[in-house]
Amino acid sequence: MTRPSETLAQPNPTPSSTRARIMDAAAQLFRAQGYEASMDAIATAADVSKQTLYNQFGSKEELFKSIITDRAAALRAPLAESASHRPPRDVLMDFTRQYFALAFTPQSLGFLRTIVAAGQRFPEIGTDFYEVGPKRTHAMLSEWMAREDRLGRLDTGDPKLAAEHFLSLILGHVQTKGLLGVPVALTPAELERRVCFCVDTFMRAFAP
Amino acid sequence: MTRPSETLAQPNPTPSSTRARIMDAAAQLFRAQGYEASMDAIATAADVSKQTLYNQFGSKEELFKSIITDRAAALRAPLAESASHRPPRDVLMDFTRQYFALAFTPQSLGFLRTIVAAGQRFPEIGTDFYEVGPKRTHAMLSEWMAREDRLGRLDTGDPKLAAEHFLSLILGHVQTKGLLGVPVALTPAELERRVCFCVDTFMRAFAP
DNA sequence: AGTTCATTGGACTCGCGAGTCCAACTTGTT
DNA sequence: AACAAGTTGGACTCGCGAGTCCAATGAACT
Repeated sequence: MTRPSETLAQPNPTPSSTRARIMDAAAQLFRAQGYEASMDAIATAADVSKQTLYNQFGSKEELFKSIITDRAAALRAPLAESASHRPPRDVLMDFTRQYFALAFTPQSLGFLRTIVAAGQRFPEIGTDFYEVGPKRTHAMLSEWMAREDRLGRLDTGDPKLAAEHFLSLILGHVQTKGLLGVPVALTPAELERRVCFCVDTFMRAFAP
Repeated sequence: MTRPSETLAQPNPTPSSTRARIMDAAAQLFRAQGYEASMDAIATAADVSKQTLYNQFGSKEELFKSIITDRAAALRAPLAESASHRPPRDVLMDFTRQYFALAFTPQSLGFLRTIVAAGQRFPEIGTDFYEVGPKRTHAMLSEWMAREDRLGRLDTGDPKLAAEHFLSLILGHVQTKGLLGVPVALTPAELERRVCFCVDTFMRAFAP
């Protein structure tokens, strides 16, 4: 009855690029619509058949988790190498600039929002993300602060709390807005001003 | 065929307490399961028939919004009266304590989480909440800081940014954890220590 | 030429949840 | 007694989305 002679079945267009294409499309839809994005929509957006989708990822949940862990790794701050010989102020400035560039894109904020939302259904998504994301960043930063404390170049008193404070400082308000969907438009100049204000505040409180 | 002679129909158990009962039950379910909580479940939890539910609130969305605006009003910080004659440090300490008590209950955090999640579907829920919640609090706080600046009792340089900073400081890490569903267990002692640390940090940076 | 494998599209099952409908009931009012 | 208004439970419609099935197809390897 059906005459499927006109279908163009690409078999192995690129070995595993299929997977990547699906994940990209899905990430975009999840970001925009949350976990409610339908599998049909994802398949269409990825230009892939539903069946293929299910071949690659057994279920919607699995697909979602794959994306989360994938992107969370990308957010793991690339600041480990921040060189211990430079003055704390400079290190913090760089750190903050990098963090802003990384975390305050509409993509990252939408992504975080999706995680928060999905975490209500699948609690381990939220906690898993916390482990590989914020927790690691905090651990790195507070170790660095402890080191600087010992070197007498900072005087935090409590590196862990101080690290929390610094992270709160730079994330704070913008993150709240982003999560609530309030547009956050920052010109490069405003952004740089913000960076300075954050570091200044911190240094005024915790310089030796 | 059906013999509904054994139903106990309470007609006007209390004039409008029905509405309140529904909202309580719904708020609880929404908090726990997000917007996915089913209307059947809500009706059951409120010990009310589905029909009554729809009589009171025309639709699920309307019910949800009613709850949001209701609770958002409750969160509007009761700190307007913080007395302008007391030393800034004391005012901030009180403010922080109140804020912690108000915003860091599992209820409030779950509530915020629900808003963030639902905001993905109904953008105006997120932005509306921002208007009546965080924005007002920030406005109040930055006005107060501007006043104290003029009186020479603070030296923030930029009251608006400083107010953002202070709010970030007290919300920051705990809020992130809460939104991601990571348990936040703080003993009263730890909490008080946190309060002090926040205010200290701020004062060290912004005392004249 | 034949085998294997991933893919395709589309039809299909199945369950769930929003919203509606209705006949029976209860209470307060007239 | 009769009526109005609000309630109840349960059955019902309807649409949507997750996941399955299948016959047909094309590429790569042998």
